Amino acid sequence: MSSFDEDDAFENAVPLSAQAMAARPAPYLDDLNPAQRRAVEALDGPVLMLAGAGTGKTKALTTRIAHLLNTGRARPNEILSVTFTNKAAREMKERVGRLLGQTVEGMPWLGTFHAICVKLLRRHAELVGLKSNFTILDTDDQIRLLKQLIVAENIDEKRWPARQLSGLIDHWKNRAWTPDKVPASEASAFNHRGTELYDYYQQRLKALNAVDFGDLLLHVLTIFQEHEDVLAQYQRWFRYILVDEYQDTNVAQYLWLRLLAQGHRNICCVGDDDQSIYGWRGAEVGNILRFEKDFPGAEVVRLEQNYRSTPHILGAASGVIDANQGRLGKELFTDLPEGEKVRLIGHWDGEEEARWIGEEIEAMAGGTRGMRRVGLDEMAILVRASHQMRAFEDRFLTIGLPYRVIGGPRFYERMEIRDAMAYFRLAVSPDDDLAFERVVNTPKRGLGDKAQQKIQVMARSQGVSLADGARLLLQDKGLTGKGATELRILVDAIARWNDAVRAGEGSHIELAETILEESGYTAHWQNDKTPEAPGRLENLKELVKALEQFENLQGFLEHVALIMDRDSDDDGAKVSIMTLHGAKGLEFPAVFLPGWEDGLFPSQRSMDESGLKGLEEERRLAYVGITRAEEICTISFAANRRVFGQWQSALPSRFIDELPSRHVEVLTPPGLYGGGYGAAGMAASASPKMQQEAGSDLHERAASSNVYNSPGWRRLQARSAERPVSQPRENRNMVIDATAVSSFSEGDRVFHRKFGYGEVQGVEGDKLDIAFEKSGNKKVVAKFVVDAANADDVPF
DNA sequence: GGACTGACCATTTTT
DNA sequence: TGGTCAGTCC
Repeated sequence: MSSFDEDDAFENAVPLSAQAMAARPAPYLDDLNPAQRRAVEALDGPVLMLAGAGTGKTKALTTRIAHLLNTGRARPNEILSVTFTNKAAREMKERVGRLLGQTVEGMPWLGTFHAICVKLLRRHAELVGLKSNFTILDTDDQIRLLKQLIVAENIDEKRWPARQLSGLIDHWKNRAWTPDKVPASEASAFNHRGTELYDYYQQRLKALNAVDFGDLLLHVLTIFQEHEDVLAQYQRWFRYILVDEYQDTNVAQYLWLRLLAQGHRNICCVGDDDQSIYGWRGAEVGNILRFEKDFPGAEVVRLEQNYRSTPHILGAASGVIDANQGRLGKELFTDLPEGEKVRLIGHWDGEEEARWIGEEIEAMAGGTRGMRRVGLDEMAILVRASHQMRAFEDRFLTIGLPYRVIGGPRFYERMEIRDAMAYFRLAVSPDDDLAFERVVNTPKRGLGDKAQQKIQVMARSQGVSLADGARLLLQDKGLTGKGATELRILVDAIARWNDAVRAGEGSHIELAETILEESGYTAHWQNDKTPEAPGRLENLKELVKALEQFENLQGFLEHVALIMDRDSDDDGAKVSIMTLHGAKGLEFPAVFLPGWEDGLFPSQRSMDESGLKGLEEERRLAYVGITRAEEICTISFAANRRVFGQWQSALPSRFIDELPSRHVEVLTPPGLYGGGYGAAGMAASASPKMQQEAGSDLHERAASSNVYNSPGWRRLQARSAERPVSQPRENRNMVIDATAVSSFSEGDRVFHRKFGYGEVQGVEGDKLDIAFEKSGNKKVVAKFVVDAANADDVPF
């Protein structure tokens, strides 16, 4: 459920008048290279900006907006500019503002497809049988609803899970198929009941006055298609249209854009066909490939100068992407110094890979790798699938290497969870003003803006927290009536909870439940009759359950704060771990790309389900991965990996074959099998199944029975022969001096970078069993803890 | 209602 | 292997 402001979208009074703007100079243009400049100055008519990775796409796009405003071609509220994520929208707003040297108010139509559609749909909801205060269901709500439908229809929910139906409906909505437009070829979907259930589902949504994410677009599209007058109004209003990440648009979005652009054709689409990685959720690379046909006479501008990566990195990336068919074609170049070659290394198994990368990161962070020191937050590990993250987390936890997982669970971002957390925060620290602000009137306590302002004023004048300010305000009788009574109850409750926390008696789980009860928050959702309420309650239950793994509320809050605040998480530098998808649009000086094995990357499933198309998308993913790196890019693979508890062997990824050798340096894995690639070991462990699978596909690989005949393999061997020795990296001073290691014994108070303070419970060889104050009992290698008295000496 | 058990299954993810 | 889910038992 989200709320969007109705603002000055259609008002003419805007901060920048056309005349005033037209007179302004355009110093920002001098900042652009020739291609960027052309993309910015070609204001009228259709423009396709093909922007390779790291070529200053956002700069060109935002400068273009600034230029539109500056030349007086459009007012801020006449520019429609769409992005895919809120983050991108935020960034664009900021940058346009910076370019113009002022806050750009009134760019109401700069936002995500979804946010813009919400605005439009609220205006015209009645045209599709909704009321303008419709609620927006998230994926969870959607699945719950579908489940109800499936059960009501007496369908075996085991065989035909709601999740699958939800995926199917999303797929159809992405293609702009309303229930009546789903083609006959789809009739057999979901046990021949797919279309029927889709229809029921839409009826149900309408009855609930609700929409799902797909509907936002689809309803607006329907309105545009069926109400010419409405469409015409917007065609006139949006004088200029800009679209970011055009290669990610799906059919519905494409149709939507095409309708809006039909009149003036002032549409500028920015994208990179080589970075299209969302085909699996409906994106159509075809949209960008077809642009010139859709908009004849379109100007195509290629941004090819890369400002991010070294020539070796770019060369490696181009080598890979060259293998794809039907590209629009771009050749990236850079002025940057040559730098290091892309490094390639094979490992015995996944754990070894994680260990090596951990050491490498420590070496780079410690400046002992013979290159400049690289900060932890300048490094990232990009994986194909999130389950790969685990090996790294385990390893980094043990060695105390700070890391952050990006794009993790979204659970803690949910409104009800955040509300509940705010109550917990108040219980732990009543001075937490942000938490107080968040929940002071949730549930509704009759404390509106006025009352809250009074509290603020009181708190500020007395220099106390909001909770204390509220108490003073009540003492002064500065508030009366229902609000005062309610506020009294809240303030007293907070004090009581805080006492309970401080006394540390009783279970923190019970306390949490008490807090949710006494605050009226649980009741608030129990009384809520909207379709999402049951889900919210369930989430709250889950939240309480999550508390069990912690010893107290403080420990829990600390833990959640770490995973929640991606941005404000500045308590020191950390290595980022994320998926390749999640890394799109980001860049790091040093990037690790582990798990380059056939079957894992490219993913077997992609290839099975989507054939060559799937493989090409995987290849684009590889391209995206490599081009995230600015200076150092390290690709690795493991011969063996545990998959669902079973050991499996795999061959190096076919993408490795595609890396041009002149841009690659092969490192031999240190230790274990004494240089060389340990081919014998690899072959011995390769399961017959994997060998067959790996050899049987689209790719021209060597005969399946012989691992050594594959071109990639031969090349690897040749390469490692060229440069057989890895540099030994002894004595990495990242870790605490070895003399400290042996000195721990039972009862010692120690400190660990990740787990904090604790007491040694037992010693087994070099492993210590430690009871940590906040994280519970853990076994940790001795050299990663220090005596509590020396906690300041911990590295990083 | 909550604890336990066995079956099942297992990319990528934003809105 | 391990997380989720539904069914079962107290």
